[in-house]
Amino acid sequence: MVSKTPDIPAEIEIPDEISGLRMTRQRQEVYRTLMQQRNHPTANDVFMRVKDRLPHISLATVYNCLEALVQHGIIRQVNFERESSRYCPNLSEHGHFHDATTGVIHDVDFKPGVNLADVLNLPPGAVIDDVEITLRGKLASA
Amino acid sequence: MVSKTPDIPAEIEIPDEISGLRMTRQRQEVYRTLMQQRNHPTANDVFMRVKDRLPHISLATVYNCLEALVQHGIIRQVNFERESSRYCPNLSEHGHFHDATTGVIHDVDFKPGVNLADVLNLPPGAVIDDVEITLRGKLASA
DNA sequence: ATCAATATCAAGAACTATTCCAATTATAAT
DNA sequence: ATTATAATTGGAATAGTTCTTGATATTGAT
Repeated sequence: MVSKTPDIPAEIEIPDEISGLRMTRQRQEVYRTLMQQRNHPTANDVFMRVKDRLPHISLATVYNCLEALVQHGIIRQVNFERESSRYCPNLSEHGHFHDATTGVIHDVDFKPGVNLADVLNLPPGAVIDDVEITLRGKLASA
Repeated sequence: MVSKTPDIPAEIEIPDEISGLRMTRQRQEVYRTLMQQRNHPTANDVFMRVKDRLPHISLATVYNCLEALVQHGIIRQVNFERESSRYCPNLSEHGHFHDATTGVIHDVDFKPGVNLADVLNLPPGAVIDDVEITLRGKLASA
């Protein structure tokens, strides 16, 4: 069985379990939202969207679900300055470009074969577990 | 005149004005603290340190001073995840390496001649105003 | 030097994003 | 079916930061 709710058409099929995390109805819907609306929503954005399908869900549950998904490496949490955290299902190592004029956040991939140590003077012996690259700027409309 | 308080020995001399910002006594002490203790303190860290010299200063004023200094490009505000903001007087374009074991934050400089566009697939027409690079990991004690 | 205009400071209240808590409900294991 | 475990809920609590207001200091013009 893939979905527990065949009555509601599920545009994206989500299995009962992902990397050891039980996919409850709430987690499914949170995850589905992220997969469908890939514009880096905040927890509150997700909350409002998920309510269409689960009117009784609470914001605390959305936070719980997002945390569980992040913890299990299913989604990523992205922070800009001290703004609300945003969430994205793009698991590939990537950075973010924040367009100051539109507010839109674009995923930015690394060029193939790039090594951080080639670019940065890392402290000797540094073992990098996680990289976070955020760019802020404008998109020349030319 | 460089300092208004010759009675208090000032290890670091701070001018009356920096890039158009009037350097009041409070701003001087906040700035001096950052120059002396370069371990990326939080607003509260700065508050506690500055109190030695200005016992009547308030946390709100420290926030105001930090904001004014950031706004005028005299110091930088650095954010890790959703933790308290940290502040540093290192104005050169640099990233941060967060040592997970000690909690120490190291400045990380770019290797000379590195261009972001060589490393990242930027959206076409992107003009970058600000870059933020945060690394998390461990320092191999070898 | 005096005065008005402006900027800064202080203290606490207010705000926002997030987390915690206790009670309920759902799921899984026996 | 019963019990144990985990998830959900709603509201209260928290932390960091910002806002507000009145007081204080500084500047520039006279």
